[in-house]
Amino acid sequence: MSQVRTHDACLDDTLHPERAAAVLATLLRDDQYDAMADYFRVLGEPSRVRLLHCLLNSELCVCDIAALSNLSVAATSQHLRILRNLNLVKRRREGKVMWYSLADDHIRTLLHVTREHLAHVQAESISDAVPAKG
Amino acid sequence: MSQVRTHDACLDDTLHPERAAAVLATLLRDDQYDAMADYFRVLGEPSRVRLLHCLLNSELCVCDIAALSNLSVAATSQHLRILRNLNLVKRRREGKVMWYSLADDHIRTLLHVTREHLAHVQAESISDAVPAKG
DNA sequence: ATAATACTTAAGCATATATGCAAGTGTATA
DNA sequence: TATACACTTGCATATATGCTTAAGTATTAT
Repeated sequence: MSQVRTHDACLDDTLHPERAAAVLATLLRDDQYDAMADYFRVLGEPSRVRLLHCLLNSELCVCDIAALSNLSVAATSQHLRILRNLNLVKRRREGKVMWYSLADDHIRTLLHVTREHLAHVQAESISDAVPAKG
Repeated sequence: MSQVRTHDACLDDTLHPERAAAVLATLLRDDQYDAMADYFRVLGEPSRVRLLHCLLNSELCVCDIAALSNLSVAATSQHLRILRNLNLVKRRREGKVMWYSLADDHIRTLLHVTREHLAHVQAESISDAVPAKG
């Protein structure tokens, strides 16, 4: 019971308590938002998006992913570990080679929806819209 | 022509050049991966996910969003600016009050797909799976 | 005009994280 | 066993980012 939100102090600071109370009733637990954010944050890295995109239709080894992603093998391996930990990719060993592939279809959907959205809003304000990056 | 990838040097380092070449042909431009990552990175923050979730079915003012998100008004405003810059939320003024709402349905789909994925893979390794977070 | 309200922005600090390098692990080969 | 290969992990560092405080803007009320 880390969070019993039915009518808490947080409503005391609202301008429109009734509307806020209605929303409050629909909120999830903090740990659920954390989990969703973890998921998105892992995708919030150009290298990892590209890496996942490489795996959309092919099982690949670390060495090839690294080459296709313009990353060192070490960096690639670390990205893959992060993706594996979130169950986004899986791997199997074949001799000395590790073959990586997407764990399920959710990631495909996610990438698809995202591309749709971006195509929709066009480049517009994207380039200078974001906190920064490099 | 920052990136003409039809058959570049990157294939020289692959273990499986044919497979890698096939994947290479399907890749997007770097700026497209950057844009997708920008999008995900903005969602990769528990506060912002919660904030967006507040707006799923209601138009809300900054003050109410702040209260519902356990954030200061200043912090909330900064998050909203970031979301606005990516066209995820929009706002309208009504006297002194700014009413915020979701800009379109993509974000609903995204949150939905994400919750489905998380429900699917359960908590399992989520908790200790991620780079860390506070 | 002055003050109050609702929000926005700027600067600064503390934390988080991506990458390179170097060392380590597991598997196959000589 | 010794060596090579494919990959993984630990560490250091530079960069990025969320939050706080304080100052600034827009709108309404007095």
